Amino acid sequence: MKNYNHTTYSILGILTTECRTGYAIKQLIDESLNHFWKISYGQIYPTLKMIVQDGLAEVHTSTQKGKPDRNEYFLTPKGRNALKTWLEEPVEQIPVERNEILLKLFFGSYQSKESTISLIEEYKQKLEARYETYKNIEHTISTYNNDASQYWLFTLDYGKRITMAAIEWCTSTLNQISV
Amino acid sequence: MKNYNHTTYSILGILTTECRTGYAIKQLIDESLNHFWKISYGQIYPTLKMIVQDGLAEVHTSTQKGKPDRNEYFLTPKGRNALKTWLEEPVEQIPVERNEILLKLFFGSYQSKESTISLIEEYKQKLEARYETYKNIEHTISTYNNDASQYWLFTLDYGKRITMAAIEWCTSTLNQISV
DNA sequence: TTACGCATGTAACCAGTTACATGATTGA
DNA sequence: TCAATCATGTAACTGGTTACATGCGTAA
Repeated sequence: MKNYNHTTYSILGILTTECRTGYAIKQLIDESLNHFWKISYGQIYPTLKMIVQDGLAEVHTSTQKGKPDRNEYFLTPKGRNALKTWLEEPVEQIPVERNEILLKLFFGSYQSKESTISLIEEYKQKLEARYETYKNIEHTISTYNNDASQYWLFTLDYGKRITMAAIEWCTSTLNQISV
Repeated sequence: MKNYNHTTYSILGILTTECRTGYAIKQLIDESLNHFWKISYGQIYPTLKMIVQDGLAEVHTSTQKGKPDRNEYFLTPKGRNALKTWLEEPVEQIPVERNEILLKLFFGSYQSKESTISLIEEYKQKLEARYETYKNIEHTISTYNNDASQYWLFTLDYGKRITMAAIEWCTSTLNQISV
């Protein structure tokens, strides 16, 4: 079976939900996956086209008065199969996430202590804001209680834990530098 | 002043050390920054060319018998300045790191419990291996004790904390799923 | 009347990877 | 003799972003 990229699988996955149009896919990602996944229309529409060409989904186009054509996509058995196969494959390797603050810190001996400190402090503030956002989303999701919500909460828990660890690193590093 | 991308600044930063050739830059990154940064020759050589064109560095070429020309790069005051300015700028926004395992987990209700569990278990093993690697590198660096080594240890500490948080998330999630 | 939501799509661009080509020296 | 190290570089490709174009309905 052909291999697709993660973007394609993310779209296949979303097509198992009620989101059927390119527009709705974008919305779902921005609302519910945005802490670990994002995507632009520039990827969505060409990918949907390819998905249909490869027989992973079918389009049903409905013309609406005053609005552009609405293309609704439905997974075919082949599409479901491709998704399932990918879901069960182990994650290849953990990617190296490029981290701008670590890059700057790596060259820390080339700049003043003060600017290093304010760099980390600003970063910490951003992390704290992010943590609050996660808590809010978590709260919203926990009121849903459908089949999928448990898994959504797992992904949020991941985000919270990682963010908290980063915040703690900021605190610890600031202490060590100030001394 | 012109803005460059992070790849360019990483090279400018490395040129403050004794690494002066494209080859040596690649080596330093692979050895010391690889847990949060990586780069390929396909980026390095064209970027070095551009850096010289923009007057951020100068090349000194030495011909060696039997080996290809060795191009050594030296930062100009303009280059040092560009680096310093960037170092002191706050980090814009924390990027969304795409996370394959969270993507798969998000569609967890579409697959069997067993395959979700083995997915997380395999991921956890990879994280544990990574943690060990970090500990080893940390041990090596702490024997150096030069000006920069303190900052290198900070970046490693970050890697360790984040990895540990992810491992704990695996454990917690596995417990919740198995119930 | 202005902006937002619905809805589709493309072209140009930027970033990054992979594979390839070259070739002498040195140590196992 | 085989692999690794030093050393440079390019071309094709994949992935992703941004900016643009279109246009009606509706609510403020």
